[in-house]
Amino acid sequence: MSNESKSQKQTGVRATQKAATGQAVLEAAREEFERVGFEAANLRAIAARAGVSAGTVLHHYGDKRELLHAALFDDLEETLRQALEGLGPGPLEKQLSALTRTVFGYYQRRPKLSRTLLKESLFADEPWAGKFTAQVGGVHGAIARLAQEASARGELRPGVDGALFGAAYFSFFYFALISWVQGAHPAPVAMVERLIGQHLEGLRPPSSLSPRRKER
Amino acid sequence: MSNESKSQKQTGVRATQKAATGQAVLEAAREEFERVGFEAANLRAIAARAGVSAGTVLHHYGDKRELLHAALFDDLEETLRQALEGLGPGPLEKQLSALTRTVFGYYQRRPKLSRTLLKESLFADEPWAGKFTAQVGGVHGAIARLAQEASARGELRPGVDGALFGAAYFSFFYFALISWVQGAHPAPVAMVERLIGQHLEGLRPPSSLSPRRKER
DNA sequence: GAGATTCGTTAAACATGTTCATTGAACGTG
DNA sequence: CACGTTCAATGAACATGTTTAACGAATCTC
Repeated sequence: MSNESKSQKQTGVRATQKAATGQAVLEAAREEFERVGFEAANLRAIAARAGVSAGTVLHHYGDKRELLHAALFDDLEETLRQALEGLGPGPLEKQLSALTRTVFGYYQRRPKLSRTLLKESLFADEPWAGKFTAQVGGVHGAIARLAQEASARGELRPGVDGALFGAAYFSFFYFALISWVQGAHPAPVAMVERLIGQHLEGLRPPSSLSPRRKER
Repeated sequence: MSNESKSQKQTGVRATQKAATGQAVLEAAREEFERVGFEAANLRAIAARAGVSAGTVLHHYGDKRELLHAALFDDLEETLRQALEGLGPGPLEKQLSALTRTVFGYYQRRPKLSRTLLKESLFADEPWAGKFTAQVGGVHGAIARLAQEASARGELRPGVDGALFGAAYFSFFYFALISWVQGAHPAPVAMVERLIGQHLEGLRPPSSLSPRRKER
């Protein structure tokens, strides 16, 4: 029983072939999905394009949705990595606008797919739900850090709750993105910017009787 | 051609029967959906429960998703109507908490269905997308009005952008709801409350150099 | 190296959402 | 009332996602 532990590189002919077909299927799926959209894409057509049978596709990826995630998860991961990397110093609102624009671009670049992509990301099953949550968590942490730094710079008040602010950012981002893919709003980036602006500004009256630090 | 205009009540035997069948299907669908969930529900089983053939179900409701919407849209509408009705005067945050709790209850009452229900509402096709948007629009207007009133009472600063605040509320609400149905957060109502709190409070430093009325 | 075993692949079977031609009763018309 | 028309309802056919038994080549064991 010379068991190799999970996700370890294999060297045999069989393993190599398997990896190759897996990649071929993935590529065929990505092309087909982006060409005709998720629902219209046909597993037998994807299989044919990859030169395998339909059964093989599902042997590698348990079902159609998993195939979608497998085909496009890495691209989003890479997009996020780049977005976080190239943030620069700038004021907080500029940093967030850049982030919003970059991630929005990921969806905009796949018009036939953006709706389903967002839908199936937000409502994924395990194990993709966990991966997606981890992705979001990474960005969430980064935003919390940005907020802390902005606080240190004096852009935000001291003692800001970075995590809560991160949650607010995601709320705005996804709300705008959903509105956009549903055709209800044409300019998601601008919408996120306006919402963030109001969030940073606050709405309580300047001369409120209640002191700044009000908690129930 | 004695054409009756759309959605006018019909009196003939045929029309009556059709309406009865439609209702029977709707009831069977609602029961079956809430019992086993959307994806696991089977059109032929629903049809059998309603005492008709599978074809008849789709003759009345174009496809499975439309059947879901037809079966549950009215309940949400009614829930929203009641929620808006029983708001009372109270401070803005209390009003919004009550609203959040009521609408959340609608989903909580259908544990097998809440995830799909939210998913298919947010990403519905026409004509349900339009109906859902109209529903949301109604609540949006109501919230904007609440914000104006709060502003008039001195709870919020004068000249508050009620519509933008409404968008922020929906952002928070749906973010928390999605987190909840995905199992990522156990207490959506509390989360919305905290986000609203931060939104109302704002995050800019009290002694900011930039004046209150700052636009890009 | 020969036999046993594993496992990637396949094709056929299956489940289920959807389409469609057919039917017969309700309906309108004279 | 007799006729043609409409249309709700049907069930079979279809499309497609998914399951499964079987095959055969790679791998393992001795």
